[in-house]
Amino acid sequence: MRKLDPVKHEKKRQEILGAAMRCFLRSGLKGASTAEICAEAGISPGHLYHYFDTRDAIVAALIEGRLEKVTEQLKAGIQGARSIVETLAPELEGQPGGAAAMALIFDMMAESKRNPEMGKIVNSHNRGIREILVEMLRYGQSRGEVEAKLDLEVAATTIMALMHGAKVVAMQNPKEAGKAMPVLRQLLVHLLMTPMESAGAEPPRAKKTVARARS
Amino acid sequence: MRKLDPVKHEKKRQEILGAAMRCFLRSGLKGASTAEICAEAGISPGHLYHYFDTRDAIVAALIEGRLEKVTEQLKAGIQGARSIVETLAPELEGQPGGAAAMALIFDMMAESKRNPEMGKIVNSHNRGIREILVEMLRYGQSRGEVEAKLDLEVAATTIMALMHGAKVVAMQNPKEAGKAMPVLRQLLVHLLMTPMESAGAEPPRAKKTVARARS
DNA sequence: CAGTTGATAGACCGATTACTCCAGTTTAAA
DNA sequence: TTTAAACTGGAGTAATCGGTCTATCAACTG
Repeated sequence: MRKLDPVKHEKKRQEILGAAMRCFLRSGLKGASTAEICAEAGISPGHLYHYFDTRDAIVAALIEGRLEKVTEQLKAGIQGARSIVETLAPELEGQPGGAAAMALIFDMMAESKRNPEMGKIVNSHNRGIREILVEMLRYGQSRGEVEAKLDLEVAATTIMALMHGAKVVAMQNPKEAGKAMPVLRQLLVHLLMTPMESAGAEPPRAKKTVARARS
Repeated sequence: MRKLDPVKHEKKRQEILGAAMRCFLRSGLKGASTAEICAEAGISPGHLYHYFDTRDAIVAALIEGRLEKVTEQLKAGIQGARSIVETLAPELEGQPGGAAAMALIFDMMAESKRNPEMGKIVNSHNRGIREILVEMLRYGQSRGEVEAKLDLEVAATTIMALMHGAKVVAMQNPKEAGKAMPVLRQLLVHLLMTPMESAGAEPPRAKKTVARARS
């Protein structure tokens, strides 16, 4: 008999995934066809299905891989000796891959809302990232870098919002976004160091509170 | 001879656009086929092309319409007597249409990076929205609601980042996002009322300014 | 070497794609 | 009423889609 080499198999798999990523970056998550992927990978159409059951399986593997990468980067950041702000600041800036990479991320997010299978993957990793952020914040509290009374869960969600928002403007208008980055960073600092009441403290739903800070 | 009725024609056009929007919400910007749109609109496939040259023309018209709507809403907000924070707060919350509407927005943003034609449309309207924000901020300065030294262009970009970020988390995790909303709102207040030097001036890197208002 | 099995290619499939063509109907000006 | 343009429906287009099938090749085992 003959035994298959799982290492080689996995290597080829990753090779195809790399080609697929290039195609998705170029043509979008729905725009890249299996034919395009095969051409980029230099394999025949039939051969593709020796490594992936369906086209969706490729997409799923790719999303999973990308999110794992982000998770690892954050984890590496938390272990480094840098402050939280320093760790998160790069995330506030543009994606390394540029606009195409961000466009692909938006494709993924949109897709995760329509394809339940990928929704599960994305949600799971989102939870993972938030947990890492919470851990990071907790560590920050122990160092006095983060306000002790801060609701870490809510803060983590807010930080994710800041990161995503930064990505959007970085994609749409890199020039202006560059200037806005330091401001976002200051907002992050403010968030970490200010005792905020996340909920409950807005019963004064005054409709007439128009003129506020007229000091 | 006979002349065509431009009013009736336009009405039917809008009708088809409405059907197309429902399809795009359901199946995504690339996922909805012309056949699906025709079925939803109750017309024959051939008939569709009496009103639109190509499928992309439908998408373009739809993007344009949606962005115009957002622009109008913001403009309406600025003319109302409410404060800036009150005007922008709804934008920080979820989209009325829910997750599907947000997913579609992400589709549009991603598409605008790949299709230059739509990139032009989206960029143009983004500029418009930022101008409205700047105008709003300037008015806020005249009322003392906004710090006088604030760089309005940069602030507007930052606000757009906050709004987009809020949309993302609202889509991915509506529950947590609801709790994070008041925090984002506080960040917005902080942004408007704090004299921020967008660049260069961040040497007061006070690391020990943790305890502030403990009242 | 023989035999088995993974690796690979490419023809091929029905379904679907955006889109076209044309014939029939309606409409209103001439 | 005549007539021609506008409206409408739906069959039909070539191309492409994701995916299957089979045949050949290559490599390892006995």
